[in-house]
Amino acid sequence: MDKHYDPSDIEKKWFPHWENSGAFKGGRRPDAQPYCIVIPPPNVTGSLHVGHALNNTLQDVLCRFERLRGKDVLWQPGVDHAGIATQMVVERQLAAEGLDRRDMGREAFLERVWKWKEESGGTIENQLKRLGSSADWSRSRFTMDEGLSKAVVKVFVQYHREGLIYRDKRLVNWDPKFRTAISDLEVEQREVDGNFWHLAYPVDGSDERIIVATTRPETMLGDTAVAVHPEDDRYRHLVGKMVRLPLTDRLIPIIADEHADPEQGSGAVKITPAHDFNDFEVGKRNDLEMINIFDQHAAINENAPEKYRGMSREEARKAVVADLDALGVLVKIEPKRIMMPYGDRSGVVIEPWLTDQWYVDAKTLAGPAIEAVRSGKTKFVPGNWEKTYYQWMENIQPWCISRQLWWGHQIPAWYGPDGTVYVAESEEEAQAQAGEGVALTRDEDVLDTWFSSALWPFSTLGWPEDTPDVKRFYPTATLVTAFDIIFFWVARMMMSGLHFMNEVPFKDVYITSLVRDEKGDKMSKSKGNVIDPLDFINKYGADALRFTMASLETQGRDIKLSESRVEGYRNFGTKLWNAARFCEMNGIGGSRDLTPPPATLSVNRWIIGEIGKAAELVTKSLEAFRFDAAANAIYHFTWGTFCDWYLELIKPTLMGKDGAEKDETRAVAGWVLDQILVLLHPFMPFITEELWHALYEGDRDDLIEARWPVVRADAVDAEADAELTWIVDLISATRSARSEANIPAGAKVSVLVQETREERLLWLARNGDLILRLGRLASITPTEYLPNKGAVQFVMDGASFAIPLEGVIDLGEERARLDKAIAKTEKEINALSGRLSNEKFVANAPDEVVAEARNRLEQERDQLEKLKAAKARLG
RNA sequence: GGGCGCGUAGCUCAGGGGUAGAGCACUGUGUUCACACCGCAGGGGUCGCAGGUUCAAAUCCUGCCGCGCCCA
Repeated sequence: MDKHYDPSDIEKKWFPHWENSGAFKGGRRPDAQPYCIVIPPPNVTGSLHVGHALNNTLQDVLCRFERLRGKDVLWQPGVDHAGIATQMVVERQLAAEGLDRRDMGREAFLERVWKWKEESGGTIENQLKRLGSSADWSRSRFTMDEGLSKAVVKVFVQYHREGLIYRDKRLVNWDPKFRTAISDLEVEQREVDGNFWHLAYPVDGSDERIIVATTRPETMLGDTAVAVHPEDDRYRHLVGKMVRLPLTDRLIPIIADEHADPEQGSGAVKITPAHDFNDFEVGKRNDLEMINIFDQHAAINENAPEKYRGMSREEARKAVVADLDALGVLVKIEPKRIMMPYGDRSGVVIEPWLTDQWYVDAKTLAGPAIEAVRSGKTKFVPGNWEKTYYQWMENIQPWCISRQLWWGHQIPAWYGPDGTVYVAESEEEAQAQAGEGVALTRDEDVLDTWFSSALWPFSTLGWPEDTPDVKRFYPTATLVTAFDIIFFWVARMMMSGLHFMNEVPFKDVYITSLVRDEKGDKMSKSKGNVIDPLDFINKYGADALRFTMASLETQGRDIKLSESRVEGYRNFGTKLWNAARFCEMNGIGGSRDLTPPPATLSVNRWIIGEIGKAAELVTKSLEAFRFDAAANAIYHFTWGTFCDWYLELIKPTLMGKDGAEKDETRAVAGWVLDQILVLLHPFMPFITEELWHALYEGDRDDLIEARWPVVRADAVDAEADAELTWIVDLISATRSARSEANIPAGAKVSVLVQETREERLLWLARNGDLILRLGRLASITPTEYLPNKGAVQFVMDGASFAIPLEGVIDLGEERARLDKAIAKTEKEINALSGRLSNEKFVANAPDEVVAEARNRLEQERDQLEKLKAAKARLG
């Protein structure tokens, strides 16, 4: 083995090896229990960010864990076609060449997009591979694949047949930049500085004016009513009268509608049904005219007075406000923080716009999806996300699925000359429906990308074909995703999965934390605090990044990622590397057995129990999605137990003469190291695979396909455990005493111990060499009487110890040291005896708690006595 | 306004009725041969505040204060 641990060499070596060996392939263990995770498909335009790194680390940990446990694991990868984002990218490229998609035509444009996809679409997959993701890359799917497209068409047609997809004219969120409708979820509400413009509209045939306040004065050109609250006495006499709408020649009615809030502004409100969601409802209730004053660019159209036509929203606002002011209609401008809708991709203000679009009847589909979570068929982890899910599902709105784009699944609907719509899986079928000779035109629009993503857990497995994979891997086991797409994606997969497969798409939904920067700020390009996970991989290795992600992943708290953590876990890799190198130098190699080798030495029996405890902790933690606890358990065992104690404890044996004890120790050490490698493999796959082979003589199967440890906490040998605990405590106490007494590290000192208990004396005799070595001692000798002065003294486990250092020690310091220990012990005694003298405690507390307290009190009293005696000896 | 969550060591966070923990940082020290990306030893906390339940509260309950997120 190399003296230095270099992650990059190892990573380059093992990933292709695994991939070529077929280790990632699903379906290779036909007799085993299937375990399937579908990847949350990243955008084809995407590149790896820390959210992906976290999410995919966790998925890979689970997949590798279950693979090691013998399951037939399929991690299904792929990417989605990201309709708007991709079209943007390609249009930008075209613009740089002076081209416009509308000039080149749909077909040529789509060719261009596919070409872009072939060249640049693989970026994110390659980055996920750098992370070590053990997905079955040979099956990677794309939402625009032929098969997945077929699934989309089938779903659309069937939903339509069942009345769950319909075409409707209503207000949509219109993105004037991309000139497409978007769904509610793609709209961000942002609070911005705005105004309330107070306008005094003249009441027709009267001198009265009625004041309305609006945040969007330009929309007054489309007003078709003024509403007041039916109970509002101030306006009761005006209801039914008409207002002469300034700047236009129109007369609009004053109506009574509960939408008008008497507390808000003047209590009267202008109604623009074609440009506001609330007003739209008012308009429907009151049968108002709907005047659309904007075109698809959100510029004023021909329904407004000629003067304003062609103006943008912003220009129109200025002109309208100026004109109203000139007319004396504008009575007040009141600055106000207001909520404005923005497109999440375009960043422009969204316009509520009246158009024909396709909708999914989400309300109907939500019923079974809610029930599936209520009944526990699908569980959210952590469970509190279920509330979020219910809340949204119970208030779900129709889902607008049509987009005025070219890149995506074109809607399988054809229109006859009279506007009749024919929905069918192919043009031939549509023609058959329409009858021969009827000229058909296909709907130009495409579907929301999420419409195809909603089918991901079964479309990627081959549906609508009746494939063996669908049978075997659906429903999938676990979905790992972030909370921000519970609505976008999880809910919609639940709906379509239940509808088409009659079964939930996944049993557990693990909601990951959100990764923030080390100050706790959300990462964003504009803030410039984005951490590129590839930088960390390059600097510290993928294993270190993965381990960091896992160990920071706690349930219900955001992750603050800092470089020092990644560095620390790289150091952990180095530590393991060096420990393995030490093993190699001492003839310790990989084991051929799953079960522990026979062990007679206490230290070996002890470490077998310790790894058993660690294995149980890691296993249970992973089963409960406690990634932090699992990572910490293996970290602590490896560093704190195996390296710090076990390897030190076996050094004398390894350095000693050959024989049965040495053979046994080598076998146990090799076996334990193997267990570490397996337990750590899900978190640090590269270094563990490297060491797995480096330590083994001859060829062995890859670690990725090894078996998860079978030892558990019941491997603990109580006697060995007691003995080693004693040894460890004794060495620690010795080190403390000499450090506190400033005994130079290089000085070998002698220790006297006042000990009569047979078992301890036996332990001492048996482990003397170890204790001398690790405590830097010249000797340790049982004695009846401890020296009267000039010794550093300590008490441990009911025995008194002394390090005679005549003339060297500082008596004052030594007394202070013992006083400190005495004070600490007395404090314990007070607390314990206080509790035990409380009758209610003795009566009510569980027996073992009381017994424990009594036991401890006795020990503390014994300790106190010995400490006092030690102090007395100092004189 | 509705919902969710978080305040524990300097920092980042576990724990979740019965002895307050980890990593990093910090202080001291460095002994022979795995490792200074290291070893050994050590300091550091009225567990946000106030009530309540209990023999016992950091932990459960209520209220308050502070911070964050989601939805309207």
